[in-house]
Amino acid sequence: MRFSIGEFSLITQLSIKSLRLYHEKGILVPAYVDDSSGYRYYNEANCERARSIKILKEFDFSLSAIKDLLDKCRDESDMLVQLEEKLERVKHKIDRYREISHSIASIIELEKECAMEESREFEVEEKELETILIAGHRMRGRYQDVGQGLGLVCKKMGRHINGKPMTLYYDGEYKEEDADFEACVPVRKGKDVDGVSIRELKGGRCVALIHKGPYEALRASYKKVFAYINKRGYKVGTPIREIYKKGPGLILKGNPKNYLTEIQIIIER
Amino acid sequence: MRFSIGEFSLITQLSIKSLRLYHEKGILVPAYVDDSSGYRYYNEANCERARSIKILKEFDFSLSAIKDLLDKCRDESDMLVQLEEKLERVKHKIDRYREISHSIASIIELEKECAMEESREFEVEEKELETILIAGHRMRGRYQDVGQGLGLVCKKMGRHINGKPMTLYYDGEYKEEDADFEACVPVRKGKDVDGVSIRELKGGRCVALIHKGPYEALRASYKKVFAYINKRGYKVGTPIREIYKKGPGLILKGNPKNYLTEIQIIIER
DNA sequence: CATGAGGCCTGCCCTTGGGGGAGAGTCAAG
DNA sequence: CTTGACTCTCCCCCAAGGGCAGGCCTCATG
Repeated sequence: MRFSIGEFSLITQLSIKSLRLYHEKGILVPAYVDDSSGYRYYNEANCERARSIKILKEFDFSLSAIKDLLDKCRDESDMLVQLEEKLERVKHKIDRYREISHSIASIIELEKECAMEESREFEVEEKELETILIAGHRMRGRYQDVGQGLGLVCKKMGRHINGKPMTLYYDGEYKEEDADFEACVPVRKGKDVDGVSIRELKGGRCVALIHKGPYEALRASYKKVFAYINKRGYKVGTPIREIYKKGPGLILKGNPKNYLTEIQIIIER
Repeated sequence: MRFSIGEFSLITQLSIKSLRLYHEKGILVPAYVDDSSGYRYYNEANCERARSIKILKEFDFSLSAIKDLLDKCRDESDMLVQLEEKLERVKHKIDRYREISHSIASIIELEKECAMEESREFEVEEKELETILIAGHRMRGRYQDVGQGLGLVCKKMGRHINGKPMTLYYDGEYKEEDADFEACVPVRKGKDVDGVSIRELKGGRCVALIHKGPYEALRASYKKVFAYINKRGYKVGTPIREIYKKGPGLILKGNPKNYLTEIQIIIER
């Protein structure tokens, strides 16, 4: 009943390297070590301890924790406290990975949705918009600052977000400095928090055009939309909407040439 | 627009050590490095890359994977495949940790149940047993081999197990060599597999005694039970049951002095 | 302009849980 | 006795940095 390290490795399914490490750390000391050759020999009791170590390793305990447990506990009931702590930590890990999984999945979904529209060429179209619930942050200043507003709104709304971010422009004209606009996201539900108000955004018939490319080139698309509207004699309703179907990604900034922005102008009849 | 490493560390919430490491690995190369002093200076573009790195790190990507992704992807859509792979791996981790959590939780529960009974002193008692579904592996040979049988049955039944393991003794007498017994566990459901059969175990009135201590000392408890039965003139029904309420733990072998084994003998009226 | 404080540099060792290999010694069977 | 398979120790390596020592660098203040 004396096993060499190789045999013991086969029995316990622990690598020789590991066994030597466990010996060095005092976690699993061979029953007998030959003084002259240094050969390690293991016995029956070692097998049991090895089994315990394997199980604790599968439970994701560190080697030092395993040593502590095995040295101090005569019985499983002695480990109750540590097991409960471990259980807590494992649950935290599960929660963390679930969040990661959720985030990655939503990025993938977003990307796949966009991929289908990316290859299309876009024309001005008319369609019906439904009334939706939005969370908005009204701002005054320069258009470029809308990014911060969107960040704020998205952060506050977290999991309730229910669509692509958008901007509402309340001015009927282009203003460089003192524009009046609102950073919004559609939400499922939520309540007002500092700076962010929840309300319904009325739907209706609109003229829409998906703009492909950097935001700097939006003017050309606006021109098309207004040309269309004027030709038909429609009346422009405010606020004008810009929906960021695909903008700078959540991870990478991406290539502005692939940005997709939908301009929507409600028309009053 | 030039940040020293300290400032950049505050901006990006990455430690200086990490930043130097990322520089060394080519993951995040400062915009400008002073030749004579070796001082690193970061710019706006570095901030963006740092943000991407942070997010990917939160997604549990390794640094080399992050380097790969950032070097090869101009856009989130380029990362789709890798993101999907990552999602799979994260889900596997969740599954694994869920299994761990389940195992630990059941050990804790088991231990807590036993803890309440451990301090009691036990007397022979009479009670009603309900009919239960069991998975059993009939064996012939020495009683000590029951351990292997229990191992087999538990492994085959896995998650369906619904109670403490037990042995059924079909002999009316003590047999050293050629005993007829069955290793069993209660199960919720399941179907016959090689060597393991599922069936109902009939309940009824029984005489029971919880034995505390090593299995070698079981005889004393059997003596008590039979004394009780004979005194009242009951008739012993087979099979006799031994329920291992607390035996060698799942992790540690534990102290046999604390083992709890319930002897149950159905009495026929 | 000098000086001192604080920031930054490189380099080295440490962590966890081993893997890989070199070079030397050992064991057991033919 | 030899030979091939085992085993020993020692050293370097991985990820993703943390901590510290000793020495420069920068910048604001006197």
